[in-house]
Amino acid sequence: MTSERVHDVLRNGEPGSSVEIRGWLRTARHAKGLSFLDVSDGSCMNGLQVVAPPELPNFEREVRALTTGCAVRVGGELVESPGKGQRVELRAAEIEVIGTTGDDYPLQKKRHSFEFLRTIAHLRPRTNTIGAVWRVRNVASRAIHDFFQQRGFLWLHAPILTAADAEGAGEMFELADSEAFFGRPTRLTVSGQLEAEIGALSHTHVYTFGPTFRAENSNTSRHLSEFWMVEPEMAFCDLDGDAALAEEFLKAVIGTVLEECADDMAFFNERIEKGIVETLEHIVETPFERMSYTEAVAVLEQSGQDFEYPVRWGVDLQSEHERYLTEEHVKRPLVVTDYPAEIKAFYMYANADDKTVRAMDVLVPRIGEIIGGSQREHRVDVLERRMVAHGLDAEAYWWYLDLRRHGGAPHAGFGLGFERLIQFVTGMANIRDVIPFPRVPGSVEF
RNA sequence: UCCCCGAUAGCUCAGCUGGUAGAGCAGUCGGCUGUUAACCGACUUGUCGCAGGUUCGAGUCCUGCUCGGGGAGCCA
Repeated sequence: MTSERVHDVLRNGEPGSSVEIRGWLRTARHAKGLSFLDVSDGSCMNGLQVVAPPELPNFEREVRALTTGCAVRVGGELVESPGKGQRVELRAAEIEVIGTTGDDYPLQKKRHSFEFLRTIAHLRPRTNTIGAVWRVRNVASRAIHDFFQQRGFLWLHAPILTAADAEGAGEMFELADSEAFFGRPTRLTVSGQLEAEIGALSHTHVYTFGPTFRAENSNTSRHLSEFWMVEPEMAFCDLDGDAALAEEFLKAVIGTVLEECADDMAFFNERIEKGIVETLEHIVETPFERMSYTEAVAVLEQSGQDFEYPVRWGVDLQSEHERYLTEEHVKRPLVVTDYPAEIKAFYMYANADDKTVRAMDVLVPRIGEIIGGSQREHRVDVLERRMVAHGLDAEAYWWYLDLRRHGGAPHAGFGLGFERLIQFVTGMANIRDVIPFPRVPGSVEF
């Protein structure tokens, strides 16, 4: 008999059939002549209830000693459950104790603080919440690949080691002794965008999906030193096409998670963020709002709100401004476009007004900026001027300029912080709890 | 990096205007033929984050440090 997964048994298991499962105990409830074991194998939110009768040869010696966290193999007959809370349960004919726990097993049945769970990151995926986060991450990852693959985008594996200097995207981690090895200073990538542009100008539609790194000393609930980024890049595309893709993309991924992770999402809806499912359904159904930066500033100036940082044309929008716009003003995701050139990166396409660039930020309630993108500057002369204005060494970007000299074409793309998306979808408050092994300043234990 | 808050049992926390440490859960033992964060009884558990200071006396007040959290900046 081969073991089945709890998820399949709970959903498709026929009463009367023989079943064997392996997993870990969420709880063990022992009565005099009967033990109830809640066995979970990570395949779904719920565990399978195992009923252990006293006839088991190891009932007194081993089964009654089982506690939360033990690993077991259970074989027996699946029966309709007379108790409430589950359709079927497994009446054990055989229980093998595969792994016991010390009496210092830190996970208890009651809820733990997420701060504590971070100190036991090797055990926290066995909890309801973190277990559900991992499954949502998995489904969202697949939904992202599906979305792009179905549209003919090529998955481009951008390098992690790069000689490129910071593109205004924050501090970079530099490799020790890299100069001796590579002949020049080498760092961990902050973005695969420049490489994605290369891909777009040969394969038309590409995307990256991989880890990126920031050495910035950021200590917030929305920043990680290592995080996963999704960066589509499209040739023959302008900012409008870019914004349209971003909207379609977010709706597709969120829709897939709602559909395929219904149990997990119900848990988040009940325990983590009340109303999150309704909010997400609303987002999938309604068009995103669009607004230029200039319009956004006007809205903020006329809002009558008492902002900590005053708004005027030319300054970057602060968190409080972004949140007002998306949470109070339009009450749904908002795409802000055409920012002042001075506050945006050198590679963004300059508008005819000579003041703004074709940049966009997608703002969502509670998180703020979840996507940042732009149409790229493909005119060599304009790009060179912008690089000089940003104090960049054009020599170091020779290939980036060369790309435009040979078959250059308008192109656009965006970057999505994958963990921010997971945060948004699950309602989890801290980004450190939506990545399996968070790296933040001062912390790389696991 | 800046501002604010916090650190007491394995976990979640209480501990008043300074007077010598407590609850629930977990764990161990016992009880209970159907439990659902099971329930009932008993037992065990502490350098009160670290280092100084004030005081007859500090978990409590003060200073510094460490770690954690919230917010800000930077950004995704």
